[in-house]
Parts: sequence; C-alpha cells; structure tokens
Amino acid sequence: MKITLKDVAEKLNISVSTVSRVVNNKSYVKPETREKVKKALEEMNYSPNLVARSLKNKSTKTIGIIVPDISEVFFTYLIKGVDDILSRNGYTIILSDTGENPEKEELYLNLLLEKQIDGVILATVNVNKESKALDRLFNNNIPVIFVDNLPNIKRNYDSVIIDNSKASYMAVEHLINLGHRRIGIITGKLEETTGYERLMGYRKALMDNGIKIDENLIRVGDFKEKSGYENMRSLLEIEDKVTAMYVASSKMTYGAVKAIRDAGLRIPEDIAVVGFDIHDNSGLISPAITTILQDEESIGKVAAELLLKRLQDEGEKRYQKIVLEPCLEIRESCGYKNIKTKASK
Amino acid sequence: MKITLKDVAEKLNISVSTVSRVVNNKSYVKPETREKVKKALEEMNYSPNLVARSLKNKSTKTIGIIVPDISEVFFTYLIKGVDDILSRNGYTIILSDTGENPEKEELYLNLLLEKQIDGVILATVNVNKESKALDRLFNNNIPVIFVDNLPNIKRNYDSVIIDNSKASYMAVEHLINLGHRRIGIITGKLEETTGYERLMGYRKALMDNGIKIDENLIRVGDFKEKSGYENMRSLLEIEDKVTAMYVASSKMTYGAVKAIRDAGLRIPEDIAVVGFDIHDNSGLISPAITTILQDEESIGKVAAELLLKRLQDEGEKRYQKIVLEPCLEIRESCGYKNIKTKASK
DNA sequence: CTGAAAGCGCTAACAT
DNA sequence: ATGTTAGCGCTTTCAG
Repeated sequence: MKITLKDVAEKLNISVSTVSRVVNNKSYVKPETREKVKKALEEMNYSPNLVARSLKNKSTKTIGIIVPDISEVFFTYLIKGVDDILSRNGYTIILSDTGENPEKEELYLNLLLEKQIDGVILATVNVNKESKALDRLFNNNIPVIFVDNLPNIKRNYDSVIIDNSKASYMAVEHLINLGHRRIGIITGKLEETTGYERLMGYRKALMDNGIKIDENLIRVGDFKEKSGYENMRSLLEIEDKVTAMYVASSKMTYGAVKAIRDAGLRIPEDIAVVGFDIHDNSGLISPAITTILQDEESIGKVAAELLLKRLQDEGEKRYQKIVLEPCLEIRESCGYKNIKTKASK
Repeated sequence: MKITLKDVAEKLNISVSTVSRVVNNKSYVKPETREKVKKALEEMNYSPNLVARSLKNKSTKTIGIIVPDISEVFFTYLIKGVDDILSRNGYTIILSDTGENPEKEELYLNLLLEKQIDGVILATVNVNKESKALDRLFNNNIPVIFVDNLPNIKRNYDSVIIDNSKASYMAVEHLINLGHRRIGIITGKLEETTGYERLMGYRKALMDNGIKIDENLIRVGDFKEKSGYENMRSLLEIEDKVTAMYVASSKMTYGAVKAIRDAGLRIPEDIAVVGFDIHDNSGLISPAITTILQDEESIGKVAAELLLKRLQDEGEKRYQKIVLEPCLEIRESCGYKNIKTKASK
C-alpha cells in the first residue's frame, strides 16, 4: 500500500534512521549508501507521512485562516495574499468560513487548535464577548494575527489593519475640496472598530475644516446593502438635503446608489458619492464610483509575514499593530469640480 | 503545557485507555468513573491532539481543494459550497491556489498526499499532460473529484460540471428567438473542455435552427478580458456585422462590452450580448448583462457530497460524471424584442 | 468494566 | 557512518 521508511529500510537491509537521514538530508551518510537509498526511495515511490512527522516535530506547518464570508471580495483577496506568502514558505492553509456566526468562529478556533495548527489569521466577528477558544490559543502560545476587525479584549495582540479613520478623512476631505458642505455618512456598526473608526474620521475631517457636524446626517448601517439603501432613503427625506455622501462599505454603497437613483437623482450632478472597497472587476459600473480602497492582498501578505516572524523567533514578545495606508481612488461619482456650494471655501 | 490523555490519566490514577474511552464515548465505562473523568477533562482543559489521532486512525478528516485562482468569483462560490457541506460533516479543508500554474498544481497535489488528506476536489489547469501526482493519488485510493475543467487522461474519474454545450445552446437559441441570424461567439481555449464544449453548443444551436455557420464569426480567446476586447474588435471589422454576440466567460464579456462601446455602438440596440458567469454583485452594471449562470455553490456542494460518498462506502466503484444544468438569466443586454432581422423566423 | 501493550510513521539522542 | 531505542499522543485489541 503506502510505502514507509520502514519498507525501504527493510528492502535495503539497513535501518530506518539511515533512510530518514537521507530523506531529510541530515548528518552524514556514506555517499554510496545515500545513492542507494535515494534510488530505492525513487523506485518505491516513497512519500513521507507528514502527520507522523508533525506528531514528532510538534509543528504541522499549517496555519488556519478564519473569515466571516469567503465570498466577499475583501476576504478572497486577503486570503490570496496570505496564501502567497505562506505557501512559498512551506506552509499550508486551512480555511474556515464562519458565515458571520460567532459560535462557529469559536468552534473553528477550537478545531484548529486540536488540529495543532502553528498559527492563525483571524478576521473575527466576535468583537465583544471574551472567547474561551482564543484564550486557549494564547495559553498554548499559538500566534494569532487579527485582521480587518479588532476585538475588545483585555490582552494585547498582533494585528494588521488599515487606518480606518484616515480613510474616512481622505474621503470626506475630497468632498470638501470639491466644495461640499452638506456631507452625509453611512457607517457600519459602531461596536466594530471598522464602523466606529470610520465615523471618527468623518467627524474629524469636518471639524478640521470648520464645518459644523449635523448629527442628522450621520447614519449607522450594518455593512449590508439593504441598510445602505434604507439609510440613504431616509437621508433623502431631510429638507436641507445632502449634496454629497460618504458610504463606508461596498454593499452599503451599492444600496445607497440605488436609493439615489430610485429617487430620480443623478450622480454626481445631484449628489456626489464616495464609496468604500469598491472593486469593480467588470469596469462597467457607470458612473465609476470614487472609493476608498484598501489593498487587501497586502494586508494578507503583511499579516502572513508577521505570523512567520512570530513562528520563527520566540524572542520578540511585543505585540504589534500594523496599520497600513488606505487610498482614495478618484473615479467619476464626484464629478470633477461641482461648484454647487453656496459658501466659498 | 498541553494536556494529554496521559496527564489526566495520571492525575486520576487510571489508565489512558479508560480516559480515551470517555473522550470518544466508546465501549462501557462505569458511570461514576466516566463522570470523574469528564470532570477532570473539563478542569484540565483537555483538548485532543488530532494529529496523533490521525496517525493512528489513518484519516485526517481533511480534504484538499485546489483552484487556479481563488479571487475568481466562480471559485470562491465553489469553495463556499464545498466548505458548507464538508464542515458540517466534520471535515476541514486545505485550500491551495495554483495561480494557473500546472507545476504548482502538481506540487500541491503531492503535498496534499503527504499531508494524508482524505480526498481532494480539483479544478485543474493541467488538462493535457499526464500527472504523476494524480497517479499517486489514484494509486493510494484517495478520491479525487474534478470540477469546472476536465482533464484528458486515460483513466476514469469522478467529476461534477455543468452542461457547457447546453449552456451555449440556450444562449444562442435565445438570440435566435429574438430574431438574430448573424451571431458571433468568443469562446475559450479549445484544449479546455469548457472552451470546446461551449463552442459545440453554439454550432449545434445554429444548425438546429437552420442557420449556416460562418466560421468568420467564431473567435477563440483565453478567458481573459483582453482577449474578449480584441476578439470583439476584430469581429467589429467584418463587413457583414454581427447583430448579436455570445461570449463564453465573464472577463471576456467585459472586454467585449468595452470594445462595443469603444466602437460607439450601443447594447442592445446595435448589438445584443449574452455573457457567461456574470455575477454583478453591485447590481449597478447597465445595461444589466443577460448571461448564462452556473450555480457554483451547488457545484461545490454536489462535489463535496460525491466526495463524502466515496469516503464512506468503499463499495461503489463506478466513476460518476454529474452534469448540472446551467441557466439563462435574461437581463437587459439583448433588449426585449429587437426585430432587426431581415428574414422572419 | 478497566488496564497493559502494541503500534501508527517518523525523528533524534545515544551508542557503536 | 550507521544502528538501537525511545517516544510524540492516540486507539484498540486482548487479558483479566
């Protein structure tokens, strides 16, 4: 059936350790026996059993990656980045999709621990509850790198994210520079750092530019399209209408755009829009939506590199929070210079 | 450090086998010792080492899934389907992205074998060469389920795909029913079953409807956007222009649409378009592109189920080719009834 | 009902 | 330079 070291050792009438040595290129083996063994290995089509090796070595060369929904582009690119770095370093990745269910997340975390993964990259949805599974990982010295969303837990941890506050700042400042003063925002759940930080950046941009914040123009959605649509609709009912919108997630942006169209308004003529994470792989959306972009693949790569570092030197104990820069990609949804403001800047 | 069966056995002054029995709920254990053990397990925070278990059991409860590019929506939905079924059956998935590189595919196949995965789901890019790694899997009785693309190999194998020929047939027939006679096609590489079959369906639809096939209207791309654009451009130069296009992949469709627009033509007024695999998650592409859709998540689920079947009953040895139905989703890119044909149907 | 013991396939002292 | 041995953590006969 499956060839083991023992099989080839017996065939050659030598010990398994010698065979093991040539398989692993370790210590000295007499050149001629080495050749002999190599040949046998080849002929017998030997293939090492990595689970046995892992048991012995206490390292599976496997890391787990947990995401809320693999079909969201954000996560697929993230995974792509992680996979790129990790696979070229001899690691294999176990993927788990929690479907945004915190209990499933807990379950998978435990499963990964039992599978003896060497580390995990986690885009958590469990931001508030303390997690027993997570504690276990920490107690077992399994490095965990958080991405996208940061949990509210007592201990320190490694993470790589983008500067969400700055992202909003850039978006809003762009609108201000175009002359807008009545700028609305639809942000995500405030319990999540992404939702909260993005709102903070909006506030700061307005304040820094001496624009009074109208709490009426601030809406909190749940990152889903429907909430984008509905919040936009309700914003459109305000007397003193917004002239520009900043929507802090891709799906909410799609919803908001539809609400605007359904109301018979034009983008950017009537309302300018800056979205978030809008990857239009078709290139066919028109007008193309100006958007904040995070380089998901880089986030994945940086997270993977940080993980590798943790896996290598036990030394460095200081947790790191790596913050990458967002970028504003100007497309068409804000027009070029719409001077539709009363006040001059 | 990490608690093992031995640790709790020693603490309780009983044997590991007893502890193992209660962990696995196997054979009889006196109720009171069972309770005692359970309590200790809990207190000591025991968590089984699945690697050790796998070594003993000869099953890792892990399957590998190999795709050419995880960032293509087709594959992300496929993975989602696979993950859904497999995870609820206690399996874990190892994901590998080959970046459309056949050598990497070979590498990963070997790696998966060494990791002792129980089975693999494979969207191959290695359609023509015989694969040593694949042979090894077969020789070791590791079930492999092919999806998306089928390889040209001698042995039989399990697969789940859609009826690509029928997909084209539906697309082209739809165009014919709308009155079109000059219908062009951009298909994918003919070495791949997807490209080849899709062309066959096109031919058949025309023939069945008594339309002479003009080889001039048949273009072969490589599934990428650029080839869609360029092939469309060249088709536009033909004197007796097409009135409708069928483009057999999403990216090529995007390219073709852009070529049509760049030529100053309108969709659907000047040219009707049927695309393939167009998932517009934004819902903002206008005109919305009528498209052939495959239910990727179902493909994943069916593949996972077939795999589970193979993993369970050793019995059934007949390989299966499961062919799912494609569907035509009529959106806006063909108009409603454009009677721009000279001949009547 | 429970324990002892063997062994899954491999690695790594230690000994020769 | 090579072999012997123990053991990673677990399951599972086989005895008792």
